[in-house]
Formats: sequence, structure tokens, C-alpha cells
Amino acid sequence: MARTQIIPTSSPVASIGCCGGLSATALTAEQAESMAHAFAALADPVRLRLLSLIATSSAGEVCACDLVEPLGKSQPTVSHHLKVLREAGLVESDKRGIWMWYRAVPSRVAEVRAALA
Amino acid sequence: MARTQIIPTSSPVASIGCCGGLSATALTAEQAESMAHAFAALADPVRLRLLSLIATSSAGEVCACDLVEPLGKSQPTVSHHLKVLREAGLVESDKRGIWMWYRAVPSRVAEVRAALA
DNA sequence: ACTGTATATTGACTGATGTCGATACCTTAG
DNA sequence: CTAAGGTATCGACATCAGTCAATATACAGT
Repeated sequence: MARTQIIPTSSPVASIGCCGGLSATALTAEQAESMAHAFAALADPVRLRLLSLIATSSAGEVCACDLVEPLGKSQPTVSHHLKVLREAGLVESDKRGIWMWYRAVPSRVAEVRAALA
Repeated sequence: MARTQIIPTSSPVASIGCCGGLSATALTAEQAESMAHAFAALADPVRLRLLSLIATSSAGEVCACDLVEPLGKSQPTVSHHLKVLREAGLVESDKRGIWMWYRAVPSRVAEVRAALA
């Protein structure tokens, strides 16, 4: 069934430096599960545009009220996607008065990026 | 409905240097769609482990026959995930005899990583 | 308190996705 | 040519994810 193997196919999974990048050792099932969850948050065009709008805002943060219109999606839909981004740690928010302000979390973005290193 | 806006909320979308990272200008709907497709390929634990196994292999390439067992998934399932990775450009393959050999495409991985810059 | 506004949650629907068994395809060995 | 083994495709199923209308919640002003 399997080719006569001279090469060790699955390395015995060592703990990886800091984050578990591709160029280190093979991922465990748990590590893969965790990272897949992070990538899943980025696997939607609406969320990517949301994160992009937030990250590129000159003020460093954006009111949720300014995110509905440019996306052409309903308010509940935008709220849902913001929640996914927040749960993935990619954005954080705080309420000021009636308005909810969102800003990116660069360290978390860098962490996800590092997983591809 | 929308806060009295002084800040230009949606910048008129300029073409972005090379790849459309987060720190550049806001993504267009088309750019977001494209990148989301790439991230979606990484948003599954099985595919992440596959890519990891392939990328960390000492020989630089792995026979598909050595990828089924360590994942604990059926052969059709593994084949399906390899196809998704291949269509995302993250791996490439060629057939040698009966066996299919897969190797990572570092430039493509770097491209996806750069989208998070 | 009451009204108006901004955001979050709920419920329902629909389409996409992961999974596997069965099977077809392809290549080599005999 | 036939047989055998590795890989890809198909069909079916279950689950998940995106979407919106309706509704609930929170806050500010009157």
C-alpha cells in the first residue's frame, strides 16, 4: 500500500519555536485545528474587506456605522462578520456612547501571517 | 443613520502595489473575493496538515501514498483536499509511474502571507 | 418615562463544504 | 492482454456558514 519508505514521512512532531510555521515541523492535529480556525476567519470576502477597511482607516479605528454601507450587506450580516473577526482576535472593539468602534489587532494579524513562514 | 462623517470612510480604491496587503488601501470586492479563496484553502485542519507535511518533508516532495495514513482520513478525502490545495496554487504535483508526488509552492505561500502585511 | 438611533441576537432558509463508499482511470508487472 | 495497485472522480449524506427580516438590547436626548 505504501511505497517502500526510506524517508521518514511523519516527523514525530516537536514543539515549534513560537507559532508553528510551515517551514518548521509538521503540525499536530490540534495545532492544525487552531490555525484553521484563524484562517477561516479570513476566508470570507466580506470579512477581508471589513478588516481591510478597519486596518487602513486613517484614524486607526472605525465606527461600525460606517462599515455597513460600503459593503452593501445588511446590518445584521455586518455585525455577524465583525463578531467572527473579534472572536478570531483579529479586531477588538469598544463601545463609546451609541457607537461601536473597531480597530485591528496587528499582533494577531502578524501571528497568523507567521504561520505561513 | 451614519455618524456625521468627517473622515473619508471608503477610500476610492487605488490599485495596490503588488499584492493588496492590509496596510495598503482598502480591498475592492474583487480583490477580497480572490484572497478569500486563497485563505479558504488554508481554513481546514486536514489541508493545513497536508501542506505542513509536504512543506517540511526533507526531500522537498512527498508521495500521495504517504499522506493518507498519517492523516487518518480516507484516500478519497485526502485526494480531494490535495486538489483544493493544488487549485489554490499552494502545491503542485506530477505523476511518476504509479505515484503522485506533491511539493509546496513557496512563492504562492509567500504571496498569501504578504496579503496580511 | 418615552422616543429615536445604533448594535447585537434570533430564527429560518439556502448554498457550500467535508466525508466516505463505490467505482472509474491510469500505469506497471507478469 | 490481463491483473494489480495507486489515484481521481462520482454520488450521497450530514454539517456548517452566509444571509436577511424581525426582534431585542443599550444608550442619549427630550
